[in-house]
Amino acid sequence: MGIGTVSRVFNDHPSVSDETRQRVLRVANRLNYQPHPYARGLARKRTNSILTFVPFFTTFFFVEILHGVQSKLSEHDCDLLLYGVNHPDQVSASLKRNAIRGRVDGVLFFSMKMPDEFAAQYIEMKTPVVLVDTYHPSFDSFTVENVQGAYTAAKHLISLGHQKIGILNANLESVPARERLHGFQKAVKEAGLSIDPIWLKHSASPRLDGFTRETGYELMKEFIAMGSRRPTAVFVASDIQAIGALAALQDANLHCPDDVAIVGFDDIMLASSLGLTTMRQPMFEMGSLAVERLMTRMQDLVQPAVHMTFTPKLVVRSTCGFENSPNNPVSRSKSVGATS
Amino acid sequence: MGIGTVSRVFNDHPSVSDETRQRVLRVANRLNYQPHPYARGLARKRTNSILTFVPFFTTFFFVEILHGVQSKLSEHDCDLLLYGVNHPDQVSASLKRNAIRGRVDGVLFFSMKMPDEFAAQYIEMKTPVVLVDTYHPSFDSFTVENVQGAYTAAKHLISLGHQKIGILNANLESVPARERLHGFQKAVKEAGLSIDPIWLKHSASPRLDGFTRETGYELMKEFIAMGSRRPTAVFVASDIQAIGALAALQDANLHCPDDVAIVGFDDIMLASSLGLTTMRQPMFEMGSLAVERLMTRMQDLVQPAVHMTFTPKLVVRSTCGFENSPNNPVSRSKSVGATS
DNA sequence: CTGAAAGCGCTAACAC
DNA sequence: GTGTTAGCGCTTTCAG
Repeated sequence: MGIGTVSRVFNDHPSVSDETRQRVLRVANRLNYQPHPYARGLARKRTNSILTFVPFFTTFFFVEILHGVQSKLSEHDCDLLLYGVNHPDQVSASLKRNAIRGRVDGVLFFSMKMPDEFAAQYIEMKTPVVLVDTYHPSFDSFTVENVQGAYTAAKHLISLGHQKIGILNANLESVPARERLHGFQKAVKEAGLSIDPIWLKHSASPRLDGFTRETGYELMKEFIAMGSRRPTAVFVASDIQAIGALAALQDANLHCPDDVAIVGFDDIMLASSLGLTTMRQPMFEMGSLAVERLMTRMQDLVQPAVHMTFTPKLVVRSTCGFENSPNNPVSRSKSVGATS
Repeated sequence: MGIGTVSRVFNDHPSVSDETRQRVLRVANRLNYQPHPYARGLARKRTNSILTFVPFFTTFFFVEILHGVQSKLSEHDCDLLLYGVNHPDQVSASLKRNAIRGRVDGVLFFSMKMPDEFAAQYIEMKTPVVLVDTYHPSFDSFTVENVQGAYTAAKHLISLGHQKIGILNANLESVPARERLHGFQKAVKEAGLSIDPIWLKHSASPRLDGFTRETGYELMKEFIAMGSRRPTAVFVASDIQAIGALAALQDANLHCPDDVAIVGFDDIMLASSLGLTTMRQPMFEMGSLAVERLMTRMQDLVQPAVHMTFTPKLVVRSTCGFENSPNNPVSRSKSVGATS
């Protein structure tokens, strides 16, 4: 029995007699044989694995995404090579180390700016790339409408009757932070509300671009210290910061919906536990969709890039006060999680 | 110039003249050449990558672990193949699909029971395996002393003067759940406290072995419904459940430290945000250590397996009441997180 | 120090 | 249907 035949069996090649096939399979099983993926990859120039670059500096975000990726990937026979980037600055270094020619059939790239240099390289290598939460003209991408989301969030606050509205933002170096600021300002302007400049707060922290509980806590303390000039509602640029903000309020003996209303952004898992009203980003779905897109992209690389945009959805819970009655956050959560 | 020489350059082989080396490097750079990992792997029978099996059904746990793994791994030139298992029952299936001969140099296996069948297979393939949060006599392992942890937690409650102490547990099918129950009972018994059987609550939910916010919420509601027979303190088997429990208390207009004291288990990130007193499991560290161990294990496979055990550490925050003053959870968190 | 050649384990094209 | 053979892109002897 030739090696070629064995190979055919393991590749479901039609021209193998049923008898031979069974025999091969039986022996293979007894010997615990499995084709060597590397040899296979070398020979057929396809590796059945994809590389995923995820930002390890956005804990909650990447968890959901990874979940989505993994979930969809398990439907295809494909392995996942994970590269966690700990800091935005490391992107290039990571890319350099991992943009490994021939190692993977495709790459998923999340939440970080894809340097042109590498974009060019991937194109040249003909490796399909799908972007999530970031944009590059050359590749398929799934992004979130930050401006629109922030606009909706602010609008919600306004519709509840708030007149003195602030924003608690992350570091303005970050693109999403800037976009969210714009959306916020647009809504406020449209409503004809005057806005005290001191209500525009953002973090200066370089750490995680300011998307941390700590910045939320500290900036909210600053709001609190304003006394009567304090806004009655604040749009917080991320849930994780909102959690910090909530803690600050509590420490100051202020009550959330009543003294200061809060709307967050992201809808991380805890948001529902805490009853946080927020803008939902479909992270799990984006991860899952990205995989799907990558798979089809692997079939044809020629079609022009398609860019898909998601609009965050307002999830009303109990941190915005006024006409909202407090909810049971636990039962609420059921309608939200798509990850289970 | 021969292909062999190029190879030598890329492998830092000493016997290449400096001049040739420079020339190769220069050209390689211009051509954007990188050795093909698969071809390389095939030739040298080493792949420079490890497989990680993580339970995707323990969100917070695996995040920390992955973080630790990734962090340590980046110090070594090694790629990470990730396999997320969505349910304990899938372990065998996953293993079958991914216990891929020759694909990886080692495997990290987390929080799930390693079936003997696969253990044998790995041993035969001489693939080093390191276990975390689970045990098998044949492999190195890092585990957590659940019994001791629960014991400490209960002891803490007792030391605060509580006499009526309950346990809010996960599904007893789960090993950690059972161990934590034992530790709890041991402490209570030692203290000579009588324990009303109705204070021993556990989830029957198969989902995530009952380690969910929902079970915490529901079971705490049952405690609350006990009226005067209600315990004054309860040990909750996991932080995620504790979060649900906290919500239940809040919904019932009960105050946490005062009406019911709570101590959790895990010390997930949010624990500090919520001021939850809990038992810290060094998840990040275990991930990191596991990688280190695997690396040395790859050097010599003959040494007998070493089993390392961690004792969870009590982290006192504000959910246990009595002599504890409320803390600022945010600033508190700084002393706890090891993940940044 | 460098080139040539064997082989890593498989796939695919080609004969039979 | 099945055996044979030429690579896949690299590492690693072995000569020189």
